[in-house]
Amino acid sequence: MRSALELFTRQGYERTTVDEIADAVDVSQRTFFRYFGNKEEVAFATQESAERHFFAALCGRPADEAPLTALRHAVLDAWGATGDAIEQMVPPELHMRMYRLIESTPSLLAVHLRRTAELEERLAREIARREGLDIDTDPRPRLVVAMFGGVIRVAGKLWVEGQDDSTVTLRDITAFHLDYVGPALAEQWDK
Amino acid sequence: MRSALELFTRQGYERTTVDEIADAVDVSQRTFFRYFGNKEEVAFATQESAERHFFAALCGRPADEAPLTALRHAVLDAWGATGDAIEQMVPPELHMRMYRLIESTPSLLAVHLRRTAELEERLAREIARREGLDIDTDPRPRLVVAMFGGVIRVAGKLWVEGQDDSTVTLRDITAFHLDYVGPALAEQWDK
DNA sequence: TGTCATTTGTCAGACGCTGACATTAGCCTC
DNA sequence: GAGGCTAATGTCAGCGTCTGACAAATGACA
Repeated sequence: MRSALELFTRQGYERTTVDEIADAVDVSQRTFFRYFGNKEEVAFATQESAERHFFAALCGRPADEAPLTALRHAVLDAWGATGDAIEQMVPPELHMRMYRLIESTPSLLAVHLRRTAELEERLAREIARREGLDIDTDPRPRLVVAMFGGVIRVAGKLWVEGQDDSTVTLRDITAFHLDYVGPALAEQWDK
Repeated sequence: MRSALELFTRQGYERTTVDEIADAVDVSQRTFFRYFGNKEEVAFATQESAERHFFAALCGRPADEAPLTALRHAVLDAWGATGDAIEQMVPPELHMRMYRLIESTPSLLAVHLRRTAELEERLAREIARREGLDIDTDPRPRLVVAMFGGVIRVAGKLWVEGQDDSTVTLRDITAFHLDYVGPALAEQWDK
């Protein structure tokens, strides 16, 4: 995994073949495909970890917190503590470089957005559970998550476009944008 | 294109090979790839048309309309008049079946979401232009579009999950969800 | 009719990915 | 330590997407 991410970030995703990755760690191509379902999967290994952290953080928030507040805390928590699970696999700086690469590689961006959509579905179900709502009849859980997700995406995109690639900056940009729309979203929730 | 969509909707996207599509219209596989950059492209030909319509509709809205109002009119307009450009290429019913297939095929969904993100970027720039804002310093154009896009996605998803596959139903679901969050979003805009 | 540009076909090959089968490695038991 | 079991790995063949290079065909026009 570390070898793959290093190759990806050094020479680009498309220009890195599975054979190269496999050769770098002296295994056959077939073995690579036994551990990763496809080439994309290895590219999202650290994202996967961060997302799990995010979801777990949401589930750990106190039950009396409003949905948006809980989401906000969870995402800032997950991105602040990027190190936790990821550091053991790859250097955090590699994780960040990979995030940039994902945002700037069309095929990876597509997969990233789909993964995000799946995560949002799980988030919406968790919000519904917290609030005791039926997700099939009440649109609010999905709506609040969808809009929240939109804000996160905008923040991430701005970060990628910018120069400063520290984790802290990403956190700050995210917090700023959430503050911007938070009140309106919270209001709409109570309607 | 029509042959491709018919094959896709009949036997699934993955289970349809490019050779099959090419054979169906008696051309070589190489010729197919000269007209479509890849297999996905042909699957999104009608979506492309609908999106262009949507964007054009937004550009045609009166300048004094609030951003969200303009977006709302544009999307309902584009989805109501699906026939316009599409009917000349494929039957509208095929377009709708294809939309369902996209939402339910992971690889296509991924591309769909990326295309949507690209469209949203253009929408945000148009909103910024209308309002005389600088998109690089004012986050509001991107935020309002991102949240608007989230609502559209939720509506589309619910439609796909449901049984009624008429265009009208999709329009109604979309309108309903927009009404739900519209006021709050409008309020946040003026803040 | 000959010339030229555009379109199409053919061929070979890279790359991602999979199934089938052989080989090896590690480990437990006797 | 020999035998045998299981899990991991390698090898091989093949499908499908996609690309570059070159040849053949097509059509328009002088």
